[in-house]
Amino acid sequence: MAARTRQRMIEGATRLLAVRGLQETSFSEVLHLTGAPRGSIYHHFPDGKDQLIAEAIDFAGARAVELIDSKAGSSAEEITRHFLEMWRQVLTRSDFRAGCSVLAVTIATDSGALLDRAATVFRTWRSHLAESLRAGGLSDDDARGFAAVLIAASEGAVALSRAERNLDPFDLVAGQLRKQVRELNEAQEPG
Amino acid sequence: MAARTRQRMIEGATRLLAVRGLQETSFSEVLHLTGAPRGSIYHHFPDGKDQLIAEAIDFAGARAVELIDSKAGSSAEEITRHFLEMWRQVLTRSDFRAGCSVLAVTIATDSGALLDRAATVFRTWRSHLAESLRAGGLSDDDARGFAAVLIAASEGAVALSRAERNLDPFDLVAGQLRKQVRELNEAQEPG
DNA sequence: GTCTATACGAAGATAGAC
DNA sequence: GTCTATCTTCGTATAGAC
Repeated sequence: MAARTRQRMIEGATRLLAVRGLQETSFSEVLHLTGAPRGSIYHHFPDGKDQLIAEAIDFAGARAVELIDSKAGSSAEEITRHFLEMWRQVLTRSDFRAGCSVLAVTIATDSGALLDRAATVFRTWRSHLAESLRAGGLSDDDARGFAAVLIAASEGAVALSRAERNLDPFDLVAGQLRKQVRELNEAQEPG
Repeated sequence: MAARTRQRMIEGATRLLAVRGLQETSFSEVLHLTGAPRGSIYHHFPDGKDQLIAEAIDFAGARAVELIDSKAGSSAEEITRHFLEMWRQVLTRSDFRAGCSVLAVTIATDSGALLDRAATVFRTWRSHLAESLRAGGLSDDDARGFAAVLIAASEGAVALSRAERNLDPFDLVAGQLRKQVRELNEAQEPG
């Protein structure tokens, strides 16, 4: 079960990043969480921790892209609602312990390679979201701008709710964002 | 220079949190950055690292509150512009290496006490900002909602620009936020 | 592919001299 | 208030057997 162990370690690292941050995402914790054998570490990830983290970033990035793309073809309001619901579930399912794995790396790493990886993920989210929003009724500029605001504000709102350990800040921000996309859409297609 | 050493350590920890995250804000790094003597650690912070971090959170929180309050009496647009400029300077002055100290702790800690401390800071920012925005022309609801969006989106936008190591994401988000507060204000005081 | 054993450094923390 | 010395734990990483 070579490939399986490897993939389980990546998913475990992704989860640990979201909940405990970069430094606490140690090999020991990943092994403990996944039950993977200790000998697997440098067999599957010969470049060590940075390689595991890089793959965790890519995995988290790709998973979110799938969720974004799954709503391609819907209205801008529906795309926004769905994106926010994804983050809301990250909070509620973890009892406010989890956040964004990619953000966790961005804030705690010194490695330019990992920063580049994180930047690629964020840029991919922005472009996929913007394209869907455009197809969902927004102008090019509004779609590009609102995609960036939606991602930035979601990341921040998740962090605020993690700190407070309740949904108040997140729901307040989410409500504002949904109102905003509605207004952008109405401005675009009056009547 | 007792009090001075203590304060220098707190400010050094605040800076390290912003640049390198919670785990890399070690005593060794704080001493190296501030030149404080090793014997000062448990003299000034008998409860150890958590105490130093807690004071760093409070310090970062209070410093930002001062900046927010310094614009009390201005228009909502001006308050927004100023708040965003504060974060923009965090990025440019650090060559995209620094972010928000309070966010860094929120994402990486297991300690409920530190989370509470961070939550208090975020709530304080929200309430001061909301009050200023209300005085600056927004309705109660708009002020409360936009304050939350402004903080959440700023935190997220700073992180996006740290990852990309350029101002594009931050400036895109900032432009949207400034447009939004302008619209809220016009809706409030038509004509 | 997986195992044990181990090297090496750095972390937080404590004790006791000065 | 500050010093050195030290304890303990944990991190990443490597070597070599199975």
